[in-house]
Amino acid sequence: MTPQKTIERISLYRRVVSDLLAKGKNRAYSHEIAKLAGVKSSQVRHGFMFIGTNGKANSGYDLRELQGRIEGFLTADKPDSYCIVGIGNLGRAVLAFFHARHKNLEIKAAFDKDPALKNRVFHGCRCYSIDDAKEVIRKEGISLGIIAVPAEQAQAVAQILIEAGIRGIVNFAPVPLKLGQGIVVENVDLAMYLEKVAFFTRNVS
Amino acid sequence: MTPQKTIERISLYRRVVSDLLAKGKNRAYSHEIAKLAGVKSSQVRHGFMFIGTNGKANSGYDLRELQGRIEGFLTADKPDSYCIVGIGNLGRAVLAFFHARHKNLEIKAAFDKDPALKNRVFHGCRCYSIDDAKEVIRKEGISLGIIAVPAEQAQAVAQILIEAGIRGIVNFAPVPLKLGQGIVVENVDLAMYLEKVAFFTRNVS
DNA sequence: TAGATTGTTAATCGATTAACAATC
DNA sequence: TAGATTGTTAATCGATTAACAATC
Repeated sequence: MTPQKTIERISLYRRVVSDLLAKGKNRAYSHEIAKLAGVKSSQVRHGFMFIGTNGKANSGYDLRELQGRIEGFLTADKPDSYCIVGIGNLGRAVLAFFHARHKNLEIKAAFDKDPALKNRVFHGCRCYSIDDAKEVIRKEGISLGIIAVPAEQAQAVAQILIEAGIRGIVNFAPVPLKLGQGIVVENVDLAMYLEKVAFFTRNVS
Repeated sequence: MTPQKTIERISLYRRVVSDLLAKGKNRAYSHEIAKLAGVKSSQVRHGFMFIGTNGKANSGYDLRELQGRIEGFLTADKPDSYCIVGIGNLGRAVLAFFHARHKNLEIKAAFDKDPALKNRVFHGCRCYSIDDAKEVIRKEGISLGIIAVPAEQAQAVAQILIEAGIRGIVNFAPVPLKLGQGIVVENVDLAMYLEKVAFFTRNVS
């Protein structure tokens, strides 16, 4: 299986590569990319090897080819679609963050249990009742979900999404979800990150 | 140095432990806690060993003692203070998320370059001009910062914070920051998480 | 005592870094 | 050619898991 870290880095290299292209560069050495991405150059070379790009000794990597390979590796033929559950502050922030920014990733539907939000549009994304999740998810061809509800409701919401056919979840609620095999989950616990930085700032010279 | 992962887990155990206490339990086995935290029981025992808690063979861990140890380990004597730069959607979401929720962590000041936001209060947190950062940070005794500005501005903002005395940064902008030694940084790249889940959902059986 | 769980050490696993011959 | 960078292998490092004697 593909190592998690590799994907994270390749996502990073994508940005670095398109920044360099935007600056009019056509080629770059692994150590240049490494510097911009904040990793070691051996990491970069490993990563590029992993996705099957070849550089040339002493003249580096063709950035345009690199970009193509990274896209091909990271993204599907047709854009992946997310839905999001919970249109509180966090949900809206995520929507705002993504709105019209990512070609290959789309948030196609929002769900909330508050009836007042039904049919309202947030950052280009329509809000539906959570009761209609199954229908909307099927109709829109959505395969991925974002959970942005309070901790107590997260597990139940995950269950609803999975029953509706969702196979991958980004969970912003600060609880570890217990899900069956074959479901991909990424837990993003904002409070934990702040705690962690506080801890290391105190405890590291 | 303390392993990063250990801190993440201990932060998780804290929640599990207080959930169990809330349910009226006084003791728990490592495997019970492991199940709730979604890890192996050997991980839990390692973690508890690490923070110096002792259980009793065959009767598990005293939850109240555990809670005390975890707090003592994770939190400082006086609450750590954060400031946040960028009061757009993301910044507001973070503020809303934290407002009045975390005893030992406080967001004491917000900064933005938009003069219209000056002196407005968001979720209990006053917004200042970024030009006053140095003064406010010193006066409020803030040692940590959250960056929630667009990618292009993140590096410059980080520099300002560090000059003002900040020693730890949680960076939500999708760029790796280049900072001097001794500064703690945690990069939280929301777009990357969504990409990662999309990738693994496609590529894992 | 018998059975189960703890504390801790050893074994495994994976990821990072170093090294270097091949290549430009 | 000489010097630098690549692709790839080997060495290192750290984190996870397994194992088991000691303990309750």
